[in-house]
Amino acid sequence: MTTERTRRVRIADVALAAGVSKTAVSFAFNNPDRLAEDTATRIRAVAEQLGYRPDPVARMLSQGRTRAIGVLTPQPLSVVFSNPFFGALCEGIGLAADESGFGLYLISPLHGSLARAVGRASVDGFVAIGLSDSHPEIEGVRRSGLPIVFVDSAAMPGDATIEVDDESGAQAAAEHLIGLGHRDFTVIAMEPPMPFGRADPDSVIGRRMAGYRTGLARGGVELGNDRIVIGPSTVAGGALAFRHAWEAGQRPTAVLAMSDAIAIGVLRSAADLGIDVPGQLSVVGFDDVDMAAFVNPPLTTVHQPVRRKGEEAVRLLLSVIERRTSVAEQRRLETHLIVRASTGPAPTRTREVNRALPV
Amino acid sequence: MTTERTRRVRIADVALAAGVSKTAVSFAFNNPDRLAEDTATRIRAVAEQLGYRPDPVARMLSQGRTRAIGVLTPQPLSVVFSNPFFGALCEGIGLAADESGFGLYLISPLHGSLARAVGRASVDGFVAIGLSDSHPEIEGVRRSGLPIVFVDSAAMPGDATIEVDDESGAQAAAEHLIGLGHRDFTVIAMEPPMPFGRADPDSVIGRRMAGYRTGLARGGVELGNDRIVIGPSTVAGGALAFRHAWEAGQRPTAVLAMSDAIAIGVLRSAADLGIDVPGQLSVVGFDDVDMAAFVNPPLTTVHQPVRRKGEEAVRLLLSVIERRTSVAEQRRLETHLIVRASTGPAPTRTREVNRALPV
DNA sequence: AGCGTGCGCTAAACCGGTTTGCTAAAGCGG
DNA sequence: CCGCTTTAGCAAACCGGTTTAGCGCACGCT
Repeated sequence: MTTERTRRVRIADVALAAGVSKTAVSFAFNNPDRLAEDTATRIRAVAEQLGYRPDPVARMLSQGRTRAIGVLTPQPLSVVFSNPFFGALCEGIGLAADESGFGLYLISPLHGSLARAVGRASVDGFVAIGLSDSHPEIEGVRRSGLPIVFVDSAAMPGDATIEVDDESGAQAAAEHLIGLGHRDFTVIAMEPPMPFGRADPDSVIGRRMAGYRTGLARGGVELGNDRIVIGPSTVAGGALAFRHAWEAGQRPTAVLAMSDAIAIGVLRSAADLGIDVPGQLSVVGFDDVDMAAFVNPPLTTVHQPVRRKGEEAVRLLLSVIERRTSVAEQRRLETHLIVRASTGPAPTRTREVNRALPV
Repeated sequence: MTTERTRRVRIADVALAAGVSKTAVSFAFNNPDRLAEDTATRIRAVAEQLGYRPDPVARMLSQGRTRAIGVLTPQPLSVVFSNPFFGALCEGIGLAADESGFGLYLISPLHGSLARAVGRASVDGFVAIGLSDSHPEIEGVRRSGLPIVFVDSAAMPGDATIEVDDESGAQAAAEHLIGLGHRDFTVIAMEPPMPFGRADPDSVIGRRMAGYRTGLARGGVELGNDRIVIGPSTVAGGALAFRHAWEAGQRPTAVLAMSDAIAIGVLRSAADLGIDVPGQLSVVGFDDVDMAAFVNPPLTTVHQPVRRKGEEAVRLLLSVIERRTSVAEQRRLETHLIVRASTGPAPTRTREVNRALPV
């Protein structure tokens, strides 16, 4: 082929070769009705033969839109992808984006700054994941002027948001354990994307914590601060967090993990430590990721419609982008507890005593 | 705020407000040395106050580069993300992209056409995942003229590629099972992205199949075509494929699954069918995804350095992009078998006989 | 023949930045 | 005080498309 080291073919080259104006070439592709049919055909043939590909950047600039949406993650991609929850969310986001012909641009903090990364991104709007109102860079992100839909953020009146009923899901989890007789708990929370003092009570973490608390209160249990440990929402993070708690002397009969990734990590550590689940320890996760059903033992967890969350976020965003009107719709999807095999009755003191006596 | 419904601030607005030329404003940000220091400072102050954000698209156009790389997936995002392998790969890709300040653009077939999606993408280069040379659109993709690094593709001499030693990994898996006494196998392959006649012998699928075959040959086993079933590389796909094979009357003592996702699906179906793993059935996966260690039972699988694969692909691509020289480097990373608990000795006829006799 | 209409196409403006070449003023050495 | 070199900043070209306004021409009608 001769086109190896040659300069990119521009629209002007095609116009010249076909003996028409740039306008005509543009019309041949985007507005054929404004040209005689055979002219359009001829132009397209010439273009094809020259290997002409319209430059997408130039097209974006003159059209004023990019046909792409940005997915904002408050953490580096390497950490965000290690949480299976994110993969599932992307399934939904990808589905909706694909079907409407929009591309997906992943945006994570550029050398620590989300706002800077946002500034660099050529997109028509953003889906922000877990970006709370108290995030230090939220203002910089907003300043882009582009429409944003917030997923799993703290309540942001005036903005479009998609969330789930974290609180009642968490409450159901806690009540389930209370009902099984547990009274001794450890909660493993995911660390907020940016360490920012106390956790926002209205963030996902805050809401789940509130749900746990009211659920536990049903059994008269109050959660001490020492019983809340924090770690990254990954399998490794959960494993580490539980091991630390255990080594620090905590001996809960039940663990409330704020994500399935963490819960699976707990299962792992428990196995390593020789702790029987659910015999000695019950574990409840959150998310109901695909894998939750396949781990050992199958994980009791709070289901949330992750894919649908992604889908609806994109659809909502597209409606804002296309209607040019800022819809501040707030959608909240349901959650419910799924009981599998990682939870069981609390080990009773009676049984321990019985075992100790037989002598 | 008053900036609500106002038009976007352009560089000319800043220039006007600061009483300088557009050039000066541009220099103030990108080339401050060419301006007196206080002038630059003043311009930046004015820009800040006006809330000026340079339009990334315009900047791309004039600079001729986008600082973004495209990730080409031959299947829709919704399916590609349901394979945990892809998430892990993206971890590596994201890591390398983040650290060099490049953005990530996900590109999946747009309404069925990858080439069209590629044409729409404003990026400086592509990392193509599993895009084989026999893919019908490969020519259209190449025509973009942008540098491409192929990951897990059929051997493409003249192109930059990253792959792993699929064949010897697969062979090790097969030999492991042979060593355990198995003689009755079912192979579950992942379906190629595009149905394209016979599988390319030099694709990932072809290479793994070859590895299986030589490994099995060590035990004198030859694989019948009826013992190869094909399905999507997802948990659900693997579950379905195994169930179908079982219902069709196959009674293997061991399953060779071409991905962990598939293998996990097999575990799932086996559990549903009341088949004991590894007592009655051994299962080996491929990839060694994070989850492989946590499923029930922990999965014996072929490890491949997925994250590193993503990282190296990006680094290789960036070197091509920046050096402007088309490096046709081909890298092959190692694989090795990791034995966990999903494989065990083949159920012996002897034992069955023994059990049947005691009467 | 004269006039209005619509078809087919084009020149030029535009999108919003960056970059090149140049000029005027200031600084400097002799 | 002159000529040479910097320095600071500007006007205009450029990136590669799309879109607007309008021109010339053929055709149909009266």
